[in-house]
Amino acid sequence: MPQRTTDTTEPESSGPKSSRTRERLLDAAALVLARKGFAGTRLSDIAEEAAVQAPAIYYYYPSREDLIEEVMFVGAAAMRAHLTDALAALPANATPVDRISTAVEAHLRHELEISDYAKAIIRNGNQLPEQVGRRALAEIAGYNDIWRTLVAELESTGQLRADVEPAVGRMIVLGALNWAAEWWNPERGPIGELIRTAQSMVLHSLRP
Amino acid sequence: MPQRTTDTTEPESSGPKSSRTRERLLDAAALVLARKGFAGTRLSDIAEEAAVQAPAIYYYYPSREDLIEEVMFVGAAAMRAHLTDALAALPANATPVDRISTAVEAHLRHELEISDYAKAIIRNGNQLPEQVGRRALAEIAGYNDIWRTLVAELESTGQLRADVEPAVGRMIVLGALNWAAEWWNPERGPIGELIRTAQSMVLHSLRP
DNA sequence: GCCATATTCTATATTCGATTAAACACACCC
DNA sequence: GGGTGTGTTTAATCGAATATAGAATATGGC
Repeated sequence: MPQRTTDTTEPESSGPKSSRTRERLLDAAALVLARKGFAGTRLSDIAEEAAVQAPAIYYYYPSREDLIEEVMFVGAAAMRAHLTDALAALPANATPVDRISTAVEAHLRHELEISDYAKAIIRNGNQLPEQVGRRALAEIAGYNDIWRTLVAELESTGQLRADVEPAVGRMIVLGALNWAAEWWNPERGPIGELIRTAQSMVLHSLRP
Repeated sequence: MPQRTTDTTEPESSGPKSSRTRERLLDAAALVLARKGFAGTRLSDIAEEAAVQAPAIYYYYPSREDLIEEVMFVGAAAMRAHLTDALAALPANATPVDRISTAVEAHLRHELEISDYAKAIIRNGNQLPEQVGRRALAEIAGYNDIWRTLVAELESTGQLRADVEPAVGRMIVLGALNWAAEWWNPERGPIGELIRTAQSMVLHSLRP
């Protein structure tokens, strides 16, 4: 029987020596999900990617939906944690501009480095059956809250242009960043260049 | 037998009086495609949306994939045509800034007004079987070319900031606009406000 | 009102994919 | 060198979805 069914964000890699299969399956599911979308994700594809037979999946996850649900949740939680950590690492006197800049970098790095999970979330976030998306959407809402705060800080220090309604500005910025998962690939050049350009564009789009 | 199988962009509405069924099916397919994604699009859902039984679809389209392929192509072609028309309507002496501004409005309006087709394209563009996406992707490439030109015009008149690589800047802007399909809805306020904010942010993000 | 054609429906064949059942392998323990 | 538990496989089940066949119904011309 499965060792655990709905687990949290702990580092899956270091579990019981023998079976990192569970983690391989999760990664494989993220990959397939990113490529084919929720409805197009076949257990047989996941199994092939993870080098097992399809029914083996049921040893670790009670159903296809549970597996997908976990990919979405783990991916969203990791994204949120990554941003939280990046902001926490800033000195206490960092300016709102510094914080936004850091957030842009954190978002892009995470998105483009853990890109299967990020793509899975970005592509499927809004088109999942309620039950499958619930936990993930809650994480995403938390992620949005962080950004809401960042924009509010900018505004309260007079650094948000008057013609930018905070909620709209936030979504436009997040859209620009999310979409990078659709088009960016390493052959376009080092990620650092993209990050610098994005930071510059984001800040110029928001500041007076 | 079907009157036409793979048709072009002509106004479908004004064909033979009796059967606007073909167009209803196309619209229904766009709607379902936008909501559920390529793999999640069931003929039965399309049929229900168009108020026919599923097998009736085969009277108009030879297969599920042909129908979807046409939604994608028609949608992409319409988007491109809408942008082309909007730019052509500008006076000959319109500045590069005017032209970008117009393009932002055209993109958003089309996306949010004909939103089923646009959402279908935005959500499924990169995750279609090669054969299904081919014609649509060609249209989208053409669409991108227009934007490439717009950015180049901006650059050649010294209105593009030096730290913005044109290709990256273009994709970031398009991402911001595309993503609106995911979050914007009329209850957030009139579309005009969104457009003005987006125009302002886009131009500030690009100009010196 | 009647025919011919256009359109749509009611079955039905067939295929594909999730899930379950049951068997197999293999390690470790004694 | 048999027994137990953990992973994993192959074989069987079952429902859902595309597509086909052929019957049934509209519709327009006369």
